[in-house]
Amino acid sequence: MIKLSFPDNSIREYEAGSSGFDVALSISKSLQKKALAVAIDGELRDLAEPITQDGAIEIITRDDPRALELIRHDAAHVMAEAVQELWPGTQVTIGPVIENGFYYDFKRETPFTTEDLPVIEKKMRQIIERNAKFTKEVWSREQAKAHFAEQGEHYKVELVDAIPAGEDVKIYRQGDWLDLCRGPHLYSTGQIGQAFKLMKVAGAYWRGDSNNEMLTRIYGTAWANEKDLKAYLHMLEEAEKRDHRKLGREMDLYHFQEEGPGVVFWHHKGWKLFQNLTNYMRRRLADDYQEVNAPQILDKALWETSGHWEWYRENMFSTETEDHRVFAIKPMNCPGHVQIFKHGLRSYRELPLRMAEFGAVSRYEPSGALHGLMRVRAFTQDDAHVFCTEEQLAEECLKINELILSVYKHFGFDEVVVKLSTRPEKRVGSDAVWDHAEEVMGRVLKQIEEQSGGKIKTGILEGEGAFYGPKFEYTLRDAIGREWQCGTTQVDFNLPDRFGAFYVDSDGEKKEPVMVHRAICGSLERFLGILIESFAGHFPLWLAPQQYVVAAITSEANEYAEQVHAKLKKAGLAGELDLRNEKINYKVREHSLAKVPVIVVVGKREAEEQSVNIRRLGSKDQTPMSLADAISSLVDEATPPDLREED
RNA sequence: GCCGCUGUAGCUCAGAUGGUAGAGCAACGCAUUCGUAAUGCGUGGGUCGUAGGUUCAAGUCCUAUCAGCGGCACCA
Repeated sequence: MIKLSFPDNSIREYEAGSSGFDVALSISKSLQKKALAVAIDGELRDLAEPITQDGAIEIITRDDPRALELIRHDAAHVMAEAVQELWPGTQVTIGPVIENGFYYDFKRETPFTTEDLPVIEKKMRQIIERNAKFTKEVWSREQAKAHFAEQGEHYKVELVDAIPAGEDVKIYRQGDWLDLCRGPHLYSTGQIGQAFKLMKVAGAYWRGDSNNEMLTRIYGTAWANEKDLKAYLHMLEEAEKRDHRKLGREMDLYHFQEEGPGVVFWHHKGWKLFQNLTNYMRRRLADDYQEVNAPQILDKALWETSGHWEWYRENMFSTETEDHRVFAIKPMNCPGHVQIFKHGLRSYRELPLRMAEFGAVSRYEPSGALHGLMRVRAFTQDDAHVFCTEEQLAEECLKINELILSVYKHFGFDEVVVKLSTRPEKRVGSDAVWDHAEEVMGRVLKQIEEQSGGKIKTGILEGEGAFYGPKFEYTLRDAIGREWQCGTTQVDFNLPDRFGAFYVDSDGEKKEPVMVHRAICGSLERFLGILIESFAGHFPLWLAPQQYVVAAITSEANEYAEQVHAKLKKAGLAGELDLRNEKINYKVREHSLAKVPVIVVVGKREAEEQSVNIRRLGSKDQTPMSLADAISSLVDEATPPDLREED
């Protein structure tokens, strides 16, 4: 007999080898019907699997969040069966669960197109209706390999080989179809339900390696019920509406064109937004940093010294002049900053020396990587390099962290992920130096997590560090749930040495400084893209490129509208005057669509009373107030967060 | 870079089976002075991404190329 404890803390005895199915039935017939799987000591298992030991058991039903994983996983299996039923000879590879759904990678001569999706979906619904049971078998490696080889499933053979020794080779059957799978699964295909949808087709490399063959991937989404599916699809639609590429056009912020793939034409309003951001950042740097500006184009020789010509060349734009000198357009600011550091003798008294630049860098990114403002070929980094001693390193990292989090907070980002990337295979510097650097960074990471009181999630990316040192990566989430790396702190024991940078220490000896590369927004272009999506274009007043429009109702109010506009401008607000011969309805509609935060409506009445009528973006309310009150409240609201007194 | 899809007026999109382009909005003109999401009438605007090719004839078919979109890989 075995003892199983239940979530309500009751303990029951069962015969050893009873299945989750039996246990569910022992409680009630209805529970057995609803049961999808069990969790033993928190680990999901098949309902049919014999339970041989004491443990804590939970019966997993549809409402359990963990059920989703099973539903999605099984939907992937059913999709694979459907595809093989429709197109025999298609090889199946892997089909994992991902956020919001699942995918399966296939090898097929002619890749799938979106027109295939409804066909596959229909077949999937048939398979689900057959309601075949999932049954597990354990095969020998030889048996599995022979079977898949005979079926022409060469990728599956490779997958069998990849299973670590000592682990069972598990096969799951559903009706006549079977797949190599770790499990667990639902009880039968019918339990998947019908709340799923195939979303898109895509190419994907076998095992995620671009040297390998390209497979064809089908993405799907699956949910516990129809309502959740609808909510998800609706969320996607909403996300699409706030896509920064769409809003950028609608709000007349910037554009791209064919001659300049990946390079931004900032329009007046977009540039104003850009400046609002850089002005803010400049204020945040004023106390601790010195701002510099290093050249855009430098001789190849300098990039050879820095190591970029060797490590980064395929990403660099370069040009040869008439007299055969090769110059490269800077992809990073660090070599330039080291030149400034090196110019003249540096004393230990100057350290830590924090050198900042809003550096425009150019990188030849792969064409397929370009994505609106998020991924471009020329962008501006809010970059800085801290030259310091090793003893100062930890404190500098913490100071940077504090600044980064404080900046993010001002933009409304409270949930930040910080990851430490450790030494990569290809690297410079001794292991002892890496040990030390990683030890320092690891300690800092812990402090970051503790200081945040759990708000900041941390993690480690093994082997993802830069070739010159470990780094922290700060990640934000965009409106569609995609994660974007913004800030970064990178420790560098390499570049000062390559350039022979040193300072004179208190004992009169030359010493090499440690260099910390850091960016807060990362790419200002990307950061603005994230802001556009995060605010859905409804910028807070202090950031908004256009803060107000004064709209006159009739030409009789034009003169007063001009006065109001002049006063608002004088108070430091940015806005426009709309005296066009149009109805107020038309003006309100147009300015609302353009996402102007404040519409100041003035007519005859307002002119007589020296008042205004304010309509805010996103609201239908009309708020009449005196002109003086309007100005003072708008000026107050337009004060950037770093200049507010309560901070 | 790789796989798939797309590319027609400033924007959104129509244009079976090849017969030399159309709508709505926007723009411009005229009228309208109208109190919070589209006033009416009129006018102009496109070498159909680019370059070749097939054809009596190509936006429509073929080839190449560029750009964009969705992924993969890469990455701030």
